[in-house]
Amino acid sequence: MAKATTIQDIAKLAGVSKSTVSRVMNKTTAVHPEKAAAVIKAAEQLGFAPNQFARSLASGRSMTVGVITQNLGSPFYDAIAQGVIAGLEGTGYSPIFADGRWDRVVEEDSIRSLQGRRADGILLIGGQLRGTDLKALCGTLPRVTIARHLPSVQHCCIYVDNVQGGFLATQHLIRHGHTKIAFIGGLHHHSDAKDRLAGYRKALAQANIRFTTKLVLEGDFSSSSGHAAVHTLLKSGQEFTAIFAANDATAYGARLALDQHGLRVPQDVSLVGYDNQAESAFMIPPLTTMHQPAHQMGQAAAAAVLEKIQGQPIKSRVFIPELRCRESVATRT
Amino acid sequence: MAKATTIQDIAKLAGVSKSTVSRVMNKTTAVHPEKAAAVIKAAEQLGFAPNQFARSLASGRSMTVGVITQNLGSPFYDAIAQGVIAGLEGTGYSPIFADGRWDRVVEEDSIRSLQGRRADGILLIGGQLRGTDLKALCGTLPRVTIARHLPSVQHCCIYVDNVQGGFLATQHLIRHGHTKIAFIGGLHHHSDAKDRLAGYRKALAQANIRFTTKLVLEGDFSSSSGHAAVHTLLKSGQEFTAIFAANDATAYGARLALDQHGLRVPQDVSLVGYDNQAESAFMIPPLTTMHQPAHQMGQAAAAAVLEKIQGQPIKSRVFIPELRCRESVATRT
DNA sequence: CCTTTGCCTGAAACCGGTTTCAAAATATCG
DNA sequence: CGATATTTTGAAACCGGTTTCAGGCAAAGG
Repeated sequence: MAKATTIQDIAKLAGVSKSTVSRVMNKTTAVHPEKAAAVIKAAEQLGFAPNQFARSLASGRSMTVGVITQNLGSPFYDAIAQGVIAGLEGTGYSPIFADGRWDRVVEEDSIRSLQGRRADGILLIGGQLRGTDLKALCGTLPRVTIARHLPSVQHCCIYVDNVQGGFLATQHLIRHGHTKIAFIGGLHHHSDAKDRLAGYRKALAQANIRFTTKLVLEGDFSSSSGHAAVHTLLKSGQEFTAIFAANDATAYGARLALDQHGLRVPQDVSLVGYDNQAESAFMIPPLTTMHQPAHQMGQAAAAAVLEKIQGQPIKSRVFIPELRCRESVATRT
Repeated sequence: MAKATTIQDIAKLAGVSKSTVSRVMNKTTAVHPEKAAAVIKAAEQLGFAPNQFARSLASGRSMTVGVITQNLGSPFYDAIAQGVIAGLEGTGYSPIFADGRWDRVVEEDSIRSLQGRRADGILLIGGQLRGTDLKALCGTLPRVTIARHLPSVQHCCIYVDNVQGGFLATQHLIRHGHTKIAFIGGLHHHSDAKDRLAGYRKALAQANIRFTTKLVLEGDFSSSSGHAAVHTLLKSGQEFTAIFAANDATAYGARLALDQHGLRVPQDVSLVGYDNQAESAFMIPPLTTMHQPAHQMGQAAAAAVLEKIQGQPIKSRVFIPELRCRESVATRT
């Protein structure tokens, strides 16, 4: 940076004080039109771009919102992040990202760093910290959590009902005549995975199908874990006619393993995923899956945090996932 | 913001002046170990997070690097962005993102906004602006371009050799006995797509295979364009035994269309993609594709811009994509 | 023992804006 | 027309750090 023009330079050129220049720039107080015009002309002439740091330091507002992401790279979370970016566009606020890596310590550091940058609000996409930790860490800083449900009061959460999602997916299979439905879950400490499993059990119970842990496999949301789970399942000799995978990536892995064992989808085994990631519509066969409005959620969260920054009270919001029927489910005859 | 703890609070608690606190935090001058310890203890006790704005205003450095992304949501560019984040981690610099949306005007606005935030350097992931435009816009601001090759001197570019990538992919098919190889490209004004096509032609020429435009289909890097391209190709009656798709998403669409027409991969048609996105290893059959070290490139770019910020001269760097052989290519007998 | 050198340290200026405050200029009113 | 109310305006304080500068103090040198 050579020598940026400052408010002082403009003041001198326009023959007014810097207070007046500031007032013209921010329209905070009326100034004599003639002087205002002179200021504006001077500003243009000098190509003035206000120093955001000085401005933020003085005003206390940074015009940024901190976004804590976890493992970017998963389609669901990526779509949320994009929604956030879209939701902030044109509002004057810029997002500033920090990664939490699903690690409590890293997450705490990231939040601190965001506070150092004096973010006006914080958006947490997923995360590990408990509601109380967050409250201690952020104090009154406006914050909203996405894709996670924290019971803590006056904390806004934008999330999807994973129990309902698991329920709908399983119900869909049951309605197609399946009763021996395997579930390939996610990390067992991950609440999304637990909720989807709960939904699965709920659907089973409602249809009077006995639940057995032998049909529940542990995964980690990766394709290879889905692949391995199907191997395990087949080796166990447990009968099944359908699989509900906790996410699409897992379903891809499962699909490949089935193929390698000579099992056809959907003729021999029906398959349902979760996430509706872009590739799913082009799998062979196109994968039936639960759609989550991730982009929408990101936008809603951005809007919510902005409202909260402006002092308006906001409420949590829950989205319901929708079934996208494609060709990986067949009726059991 | 209630009342963040400042350097002054620490000074008072530790019984020193704020200058000393600043010196301890930045290690700019030796301080009596005893006092330093007191400062550090006080800082921890109060949960001190230095105000980046004040710091930047005073020092002139913002400790941020601006990252201009284009369409986030494509796996290649996402991986680059992640690499950038990873590369910046622990350096004290934070990334601040702005979207250019592959639009020259938006991109220019984004760069300006980043300048207002006094980014110390700029990272451009893809983009539309010409080298001269950039120079005019950024002046001496350190900048490096990723995934794009600009001839402009003293501008650093981190990119992959798409011509070579297209060549290797096509050569792989030729070596398996294919001579009628279709190419499904990307947007024709997109240099990556053009380069891959050039590589395809180069491989054909080297093997003395006549090039025909009838085997070149236009796509837009989306799965549905791959799907449509195969329909078009089949309807045209043009014979072919292999397809090289300009990216994996396109290959997925092509694969589905082939399946819908009763053509088997790889027995009837061999298929090669480009990107090696995570899902490709789990396609049916697992997709042979060109791997691009996107994450590495992001990290390299982050390191490069940091070096440039520190005044060190840096050079452009070109990566060579690697073939990942899987099961979507069969030998033509 | 007194001076010189070098290491620490606090006071104060500074970065570039915003905002408070009171004075100055103008308008309103009896 | 003088007095009071209202609008403009500049000076100065402030935001929270960094950095310069000069003084204090202890160790080293003569």
